[in-house]
Amino acid sequence: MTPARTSTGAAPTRGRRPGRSTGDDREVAILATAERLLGQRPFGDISIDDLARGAGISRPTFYFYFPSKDAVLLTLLDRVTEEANAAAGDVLVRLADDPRARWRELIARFHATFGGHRDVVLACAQVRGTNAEVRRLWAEVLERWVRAVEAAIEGERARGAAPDGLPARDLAIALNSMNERVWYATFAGDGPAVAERDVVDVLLDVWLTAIYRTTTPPVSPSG
Amino acid sequence: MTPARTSTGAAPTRGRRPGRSTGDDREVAILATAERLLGQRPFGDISIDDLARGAGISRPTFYFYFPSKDAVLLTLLDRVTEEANAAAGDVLVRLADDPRARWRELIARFHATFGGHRDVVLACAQVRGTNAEVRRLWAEVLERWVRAVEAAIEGERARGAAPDGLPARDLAIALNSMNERVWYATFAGDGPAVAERDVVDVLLDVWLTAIYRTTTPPVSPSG
DNA sequence: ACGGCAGTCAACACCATGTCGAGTGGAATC
DNA sequence: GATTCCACTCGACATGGTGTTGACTGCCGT
Repeated sequence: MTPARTSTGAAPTRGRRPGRSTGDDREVAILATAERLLGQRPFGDISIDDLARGAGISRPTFYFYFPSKDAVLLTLLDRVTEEANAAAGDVLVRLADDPRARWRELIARFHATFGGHRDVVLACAQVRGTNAEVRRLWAEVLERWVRAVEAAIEGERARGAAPDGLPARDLAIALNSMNERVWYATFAGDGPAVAERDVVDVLLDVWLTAIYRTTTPPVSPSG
Repeated sequence: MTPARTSTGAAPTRGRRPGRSTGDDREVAILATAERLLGQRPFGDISIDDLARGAGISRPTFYFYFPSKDAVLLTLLDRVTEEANAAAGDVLVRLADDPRARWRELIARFHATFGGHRDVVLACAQVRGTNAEVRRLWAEVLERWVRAVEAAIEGERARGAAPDGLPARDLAIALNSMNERVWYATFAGDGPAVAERDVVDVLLDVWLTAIYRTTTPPVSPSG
């Protein structure tokens, strides 16, 4: 019957039937092939046939596991954003202890996560233009990070460490957007880009000045 | 023989034979059709046949005028970036007179230009991932703007209005990247975005704090 | 009257995507 | 031990977009 539509989670057009099955390794093989090939050529130059053959199956069989090429990428993206979320964790909870160090830690961890999967991230950025599903997922995770940063900024203002100014949400959007685009340019290596070893400190500097108007924000409320 | 390869300028894969010809209006018709259709659906959903029929010609004839769909978009992008360059003009030459006003003017003019051609800009951002030619052109114009901003920052530092800090080029890249991504989100309207009427002031605020560490930079060298 | 060239298109070759329907083999059920 | 069921597989096909070929038209200069 209609295969590959039931999906594991809430997303409608991704994955395969849930539960155990002998074909689990095939699914993994497809994902592995995709990630491997993304290291060699752009996503658009990888055909479904390439993914299928790489996984040792025929093209029609590919469709048993994924509804489309984009769905494979989406699964890959899911992993990366989950890893990023885990890496970011609760770095911002004890912000007041050492704001500069905490913000830097946050940016550095994202940098490490994305840098470790640059092929996937780059491919997603490309596909985002044409694929609504990828766009939606990315918007979702971005919204989450924006909210976290927004809350942190408001916290800093509440304790008097950061001055009032732009609406915290607008500022959070601007800063997150900057990071996204700067990382993209750095990893893609086309056009004007910040050197990879400098990028964390460059971003950090803009974040700190935009939030605190200084690169050495004050520590703890009454210390 | 091989048509559509000589091009007007330096670019190798764009445009048609130079010189006068009765088919000039056809070329214009294709461009007009493209811009019109981009207002209705994404670039990927527009086929060469759509462009050809919209211009009143057959699909093979389209290839007499443009070597590909992307080349049409590239020509459209050329126009927009030229307009942006003209609009930006020499806003930064008398920066010291009223830095805040000048920077705002610069950002506002770009905003107006891009906003006036958002369909084209959005389409280019999408295609940039898959088309090296678009990527190259965009990198080129971005590099130009980065250099202008870099020089302006160095000027402000020289006159003592802005403190030292990040390398001016890195800062210029970061700020320009932020603008690009924030505008994209604002115009595309997907994901977290700044409201269109606020976006200039939000960007301005980050620019000023990053460059001057204050939103009210000092005027002219000696009072 | 004629050669050449801008301009035009029907027909074709190609390639990637997605679908259909007919299998196959192993585990659970009778 | 036969049977049924289902996860899983793929050959063959339909579709739709891209880019090319080769032949045709009409104008313009000689």
